[in-house]
Amino acid sequence: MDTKDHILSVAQRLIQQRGVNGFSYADIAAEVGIRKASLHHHFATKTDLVQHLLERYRQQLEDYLAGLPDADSRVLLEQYAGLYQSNLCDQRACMGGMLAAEVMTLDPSLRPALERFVSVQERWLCGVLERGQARGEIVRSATPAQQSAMLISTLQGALLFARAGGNDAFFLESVKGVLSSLHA
Amino acid sequence: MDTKDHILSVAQRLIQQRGVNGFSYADIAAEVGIRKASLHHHFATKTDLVQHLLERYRQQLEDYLAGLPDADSRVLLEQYAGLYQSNLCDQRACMGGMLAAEVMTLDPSLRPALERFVSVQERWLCGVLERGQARGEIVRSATPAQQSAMLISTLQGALLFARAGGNDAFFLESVKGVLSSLHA
DNA sequence: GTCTATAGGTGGATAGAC
DNA sequence: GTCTATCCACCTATAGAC
Repeated sequence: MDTKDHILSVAQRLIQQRGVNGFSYADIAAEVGIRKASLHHHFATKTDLVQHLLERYRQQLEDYLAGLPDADSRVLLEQYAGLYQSNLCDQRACMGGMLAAEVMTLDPSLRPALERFVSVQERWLCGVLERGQARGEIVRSATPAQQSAMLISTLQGALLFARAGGNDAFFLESVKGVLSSLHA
Repeated sequence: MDTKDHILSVAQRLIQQRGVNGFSYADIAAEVGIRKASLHHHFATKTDLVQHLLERYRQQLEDYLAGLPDADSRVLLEQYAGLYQSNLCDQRACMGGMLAAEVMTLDPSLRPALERFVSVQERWLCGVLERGQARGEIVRSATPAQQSAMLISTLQGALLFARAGGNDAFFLESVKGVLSSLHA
C-alpha cells in the first residue's frame, strides 16, 4: 500500500515534468527501487495508472478548494494562483495541462476524468467570481464563466511557458497581468 | 524540394496534434508516401527536423505580424487571437505550446529557438499594447509586458484545453474574457 | 532520392517461480 | 509482492544497392 503511493507520486512528477509519452515504467521502477514487472501488479496498464493518478489529483484539488474560507474574491483568486505557482520550484507543469496537450495520444477512457478536472475548477471559479462581481470586488468586464475560462487558460499556459523559457518571471508576469485585470 | 516541404507540413501537423513524443518517422513516411529511411536523407535526425520546423514556424509568424497594418489595438489583438483560433478546426494546438509542454524531453539545442518564438510575440504584443494604452484603447490595469505575457499564456492554455474537452466553446470564452478585460 | 535490410535499443506487457 | 526471463512491437538511425 505504501509502495502504491510511492509509485503514484513518482509517476505524477514524471508526467508533470516530461508528459505521459515522455516517461516509461522503467523510469518509475528505477526511482521506486523495484522491477518493471512489479509495477504491473499495482497498475496493470499505463492507462490504468494514469486513471488512478487523475482521480487522486482531482480529488486533492477538490478538497483544497472546498476547504478555503469565504474571503475576499481577490484573495481567493490569489490562493488559487498560488496553487499553480507551487509547481514552479521543481519545474513541474500542471498534470491536467500535460494530459491536455497529449490528449490525442491518450486512451479515450481517460477523457471524462480530464474533463471533470476542468469542470471542478470552472465551477469553483464561477462561484467566486459571481460573488466577487456582486460585492464589487471583481470588475464586470465579462461574464463569470468567461473570466473563469480565461483564468484557467492563463495559469495553465503560463506554467508551460515558464518551463520553456526556464524563467519563473514569465509565469509571475502573466499572473500579475490577469489578476490585475480582474480587480475592480 | 517539394518532398521536403511535404515532410515539414505533415510533421508540423503531427506535433500540433500529438506532440513530439507522440509520433514517429513511420507516421510521416506513411502519409508522405515514402519509406522511413528516405526521411533521413532530408532530415538526419528527429531533432534536426524539429529545428527546421521551429525556424520556419517562427519565421511565418514574424512575417504575418510584420505585415499587419497599424490599426486600432483592439482590432490587432483580435487578429492575433484569430491566428490561434485558426488551429481549432483540425484539432491542432500551437506547435510552440506543444514543444513547451515537452521541453524537458527535448534536445537542449532546441531551447533557444523555442525561446525566440516566445520573444517575437512578446515584442510585438508589447508594442501594440503600449500604443493602445497611450491612445486610450487599452486599459492601464497592468504594464504592457504583463498584459503581453497574460495574452500569450491565455491563448496557449485555451487552445490546449479546448482540445481536451473537445469543445471550441472553452477557447472562445477564454478569448472573450481576456480581450474584454483589456478594452478601455 | 528512394529503396531494402538491418542494427541496436526501448516500449508495455505476460508467465511463472519464489 | 517481487523477482527473472522473455515476447513482440516499435523506435531512431545506418549501410549500401539502384
